[in-house]
Amino acid sequence: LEPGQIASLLQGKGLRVTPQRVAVMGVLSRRREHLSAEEVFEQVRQELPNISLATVYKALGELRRKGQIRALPVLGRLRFDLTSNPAHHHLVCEGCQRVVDVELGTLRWPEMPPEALMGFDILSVEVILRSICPDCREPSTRQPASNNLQEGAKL
Amino acid sequence: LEPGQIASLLQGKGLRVTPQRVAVMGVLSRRREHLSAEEVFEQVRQELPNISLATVYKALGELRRKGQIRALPVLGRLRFDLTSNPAHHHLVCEGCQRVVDVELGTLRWPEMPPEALMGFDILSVEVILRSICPDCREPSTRQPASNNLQEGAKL
DNA sequence: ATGACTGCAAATACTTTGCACATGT
DNA sequence: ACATGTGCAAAGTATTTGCAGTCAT
Repeated sequence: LEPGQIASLLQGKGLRVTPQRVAVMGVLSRRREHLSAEEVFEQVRQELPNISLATVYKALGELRRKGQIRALPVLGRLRFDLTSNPAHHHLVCEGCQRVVDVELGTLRWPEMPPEALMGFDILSVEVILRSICPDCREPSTRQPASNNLQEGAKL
Repeated sequence: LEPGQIASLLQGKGLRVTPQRVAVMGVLSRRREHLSAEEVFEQVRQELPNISLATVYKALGELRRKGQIRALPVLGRLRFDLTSNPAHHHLVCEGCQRVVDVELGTLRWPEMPPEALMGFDILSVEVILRSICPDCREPSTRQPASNNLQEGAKL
């Protein structure tokens, strides 16, 4: 997204166009994965060295409330992406908590009874496939995969 | 679940059968919704007044690692349920963060390419429908719904 | 001009950990 | 017996808040 487009989005939502917010949106639009607040902070910092983490949190919160971004809780922390980004889903291992992104193509709902949605407007569908990865399936054979959370693995 | 059944499950997983763990499993088996650690603690406390929150966390962690329960991050906190419970899904409002449980019937995937799953065994599918609820759709008209997180709504 | 926004630091919420003691097998 | 599990208190990590000063409109 271009700064200009971002500015329009912000104004359209009645938010002031500050360099901090433009930078946050910019970072999210350039990265395809969901970023944690800390990661957004690190990225934004490169263009705005003085920005504070609290400001990033405030910007993310404001943007989420206005429907521009989504907050997805993964592994005890929130990860963000643009509402407009192409959908992708998460395969998470209940054993080692490893998270893998998966493209499941266009998900269509076999039968999603509108009355069950209680008048909510669906913005996006996040699918979390809870699973056991090959490494964790055989506890005896289990090898410390490089990016696994080991033993003292967090809840 | 009966204490006896729980004991078998624990033993089958090589875990010691302690009153604390039995109680935690018992609580989860009696409640259909996902409970937060704090909620599990409050419940278990009624039978075991001396149990500590840390023990509940440890039990939940152990049980999750053994595949008996699932941990689902919702609104910045983990919520737990038995792996064996019937699936239900979450409709969450991105405006006020209200969460509503929805029964979408048996969800079938149009095409879930096995190769995309990288050898993971799927335990369950958690679907989060991100949406805007009727109350938040019209910001001007927005009324403080009883169980909404308002204004200073958490991220 | 003025209300919205930022940055800082301090506060809060949730979860994890270290360790001495207790308990299940 | 002895590894495992418990309870307590203390430490972490992630996120939020209060407030004085700053900036977008």
